[in-house]
Amino acid sequence: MDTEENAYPADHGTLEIDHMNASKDLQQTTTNNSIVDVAVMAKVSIATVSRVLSGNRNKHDDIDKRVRQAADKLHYSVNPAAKALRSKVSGFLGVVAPKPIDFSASQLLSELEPAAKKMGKDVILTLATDQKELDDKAKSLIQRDIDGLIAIPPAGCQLSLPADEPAMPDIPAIQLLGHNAPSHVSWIGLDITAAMHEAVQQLADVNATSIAFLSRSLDSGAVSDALVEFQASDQITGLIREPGWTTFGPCTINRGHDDTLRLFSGKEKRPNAIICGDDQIALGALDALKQLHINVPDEVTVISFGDSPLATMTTPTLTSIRPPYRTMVDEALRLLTMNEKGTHHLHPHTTFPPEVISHESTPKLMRP
Amino acid sequence: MDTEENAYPADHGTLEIDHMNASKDLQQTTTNNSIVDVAVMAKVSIATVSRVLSGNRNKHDDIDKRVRQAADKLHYSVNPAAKALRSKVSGFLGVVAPKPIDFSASQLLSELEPAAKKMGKDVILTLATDQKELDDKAKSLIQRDIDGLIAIPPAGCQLSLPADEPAMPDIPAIQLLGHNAPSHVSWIGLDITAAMHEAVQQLADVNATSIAFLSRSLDSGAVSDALVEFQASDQITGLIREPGWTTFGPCTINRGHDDTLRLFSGKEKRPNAIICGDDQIALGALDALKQLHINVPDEVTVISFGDSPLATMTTPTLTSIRPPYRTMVDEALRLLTMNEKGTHHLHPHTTFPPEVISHESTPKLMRP
DNA sequence: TTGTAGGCGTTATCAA
DNA sequence: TTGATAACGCCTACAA
Repeated sequence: MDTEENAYPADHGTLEIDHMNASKDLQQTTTNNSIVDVAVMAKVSIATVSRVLSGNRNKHDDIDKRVRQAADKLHYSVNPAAKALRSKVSGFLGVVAPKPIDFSASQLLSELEPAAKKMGKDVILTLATDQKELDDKAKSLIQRDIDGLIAIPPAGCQLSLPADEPAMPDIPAIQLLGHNAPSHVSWIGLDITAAMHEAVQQLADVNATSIAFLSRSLDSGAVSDALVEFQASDQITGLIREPGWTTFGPCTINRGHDDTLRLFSGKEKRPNAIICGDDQIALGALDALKQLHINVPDEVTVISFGDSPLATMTTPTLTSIRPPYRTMVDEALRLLTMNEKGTHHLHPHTTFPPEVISHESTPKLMRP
Repeated sequence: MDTEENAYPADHGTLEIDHMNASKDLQQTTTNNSIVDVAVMAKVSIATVSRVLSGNRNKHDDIDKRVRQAADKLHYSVNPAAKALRSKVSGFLGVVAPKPIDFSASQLLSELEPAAKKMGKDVILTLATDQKELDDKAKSLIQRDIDGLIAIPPAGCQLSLPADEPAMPDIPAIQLLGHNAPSHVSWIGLDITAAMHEAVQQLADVNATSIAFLSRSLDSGAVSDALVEFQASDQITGLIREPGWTTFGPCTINRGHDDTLRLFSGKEKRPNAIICGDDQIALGALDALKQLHINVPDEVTVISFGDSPLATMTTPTLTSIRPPYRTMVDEALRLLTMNEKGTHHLHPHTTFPPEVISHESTPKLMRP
């Protein structure tokens, strides 16, 4: 066995090559071809094959052609394990996402996976429901062999890698979304203040004059940011707010329905615009307004946060504010590759303003 | 015992090893430890380390202890690439999921990821929107290095590996959900007939007498299966159906709303039970019934397919029928490992009956 | 039971 | 440029 194996790469007599080729042909044209087979068939060294196929040789001459043809004919593709072992680059991007995968995470993954593949990275997915799991999965991914880590934290969690654990290979890591991140972790998030500003501005633009806010419950820092901006907004736009018009509660249809009913059943002053902290709240609100025979958007304008699939399934469809998922992912990958090469060990915290997805629940805005 | 922390290696043993170790020590105590370092510290051979750590040596003696302690102290973890290269088992499970990830896929992934990890497999996730992408991603995953493939096809697609492409390493592959799969591909799906039967039976159990069906649109085979069972159901239960009570259309809130309104606005015969093809349709139906002041479940019972998060957010909450995700995933993984070792090259098509998740839209059933 | 040593398939290093 | 050859870190016969 030894003799046969050893004779493999060493000999380069033409006869020997033909022999090898023939035997290969007989044994298994099918699977399990390695770089050696390609080299033999293309009559070059394995080094050359490696260079051609990994793009370290950009010449379209005969050699190039022979190698590619051979690789093609043999259905050869590099062994990722061997490549990773030798080159110290695994080709993997570790991702932690919330379990179950929510709409935001789904959107991010939808952008992330193709973009990563375009960089030659495959995505290893792990799921976490709470802070502990998030920490565990992150650590375990890093122990793994990944080239970078992206964490989309579950609600209320954040990616907090042990600050300077000397044991862990330091791998570029980024938190995507969530509210704030430790200062030693890179973060790409949504600019909540800008988002709220955008919402208020949008309503002001369509001549809303009084405004209610059905907020999420006040347990997250993100919400308080939003609230602060909401409170400040009247100074800019002159919109009327009433204390009773800002409510807090769960992100459910019922809650939106009930709050809205209460808000509009009294015959006193009513808002003519509603900002909902969540599409489900908005759904309930639309329901209630329909029940009260209040027209949207003619009598009341509704805008919400999330742009979930629900937004296009209501009557009227729901104008909604959404994070710029594509941009955020692009930026994350850019950061990752930057830190991969240079030891550019800063940890920027970047937030992006949201996009407004206009639908029927706000009047068409005529832009000059 | 060993109080010298920095100069960890004792100076006994093979010279060569000590040399390597010394240089290592100077360069970096921190990261990048290999099996050799552990071996040195534990004063055993690398083979022994390998055996202890990979579970091929189950003795809790001194050696075992030394090895584990050393590994622990050095924060050693095996290099997956090297392990994969040598052992021909990558430790990866390839998954193709629909893009964007829908609720079903999310549920499946939530079950799949932990279960896979428990088997020592990490999940490589890819996304596909259509048949072509599904094929591409599947092929590319197989080219990769995975130990098994699980495809959750996008709507209307199926996993169709090239029947006997000689070029591809044959890797156990399974389609999860979707409607039907090619006979040369293993499939684990939902028993639609049983699901519909379950729905009808459920309604009959709570004394429904007449029944409407707001079906999905009739473009998928799954729907026609459901329809056939629905048509047949009256012979079993004696439930009244009317031709006009079965409608087809998109899975939207509006559609459910409109159809229900139409169904109940005429003063003639009305059904007292509705089966909805989808939770969103059901949501619309509940809406319409509320608008008509028809009580659910007292006057009309509603049941739907999907058990999405929406189901718990409505008033009343929605009784819904869901695939047994856990079971399906377990079975998939079982199949995968079976085919991994033995060349048990059969391709079973297995379907499971659904679970009924009872909520408020159906009356409580008193079981004796 | 333990240690020795030979690959696994690539890429990186050097000579030619 | 190309080719021969040495790692990469681990597993696993095989020998002791």
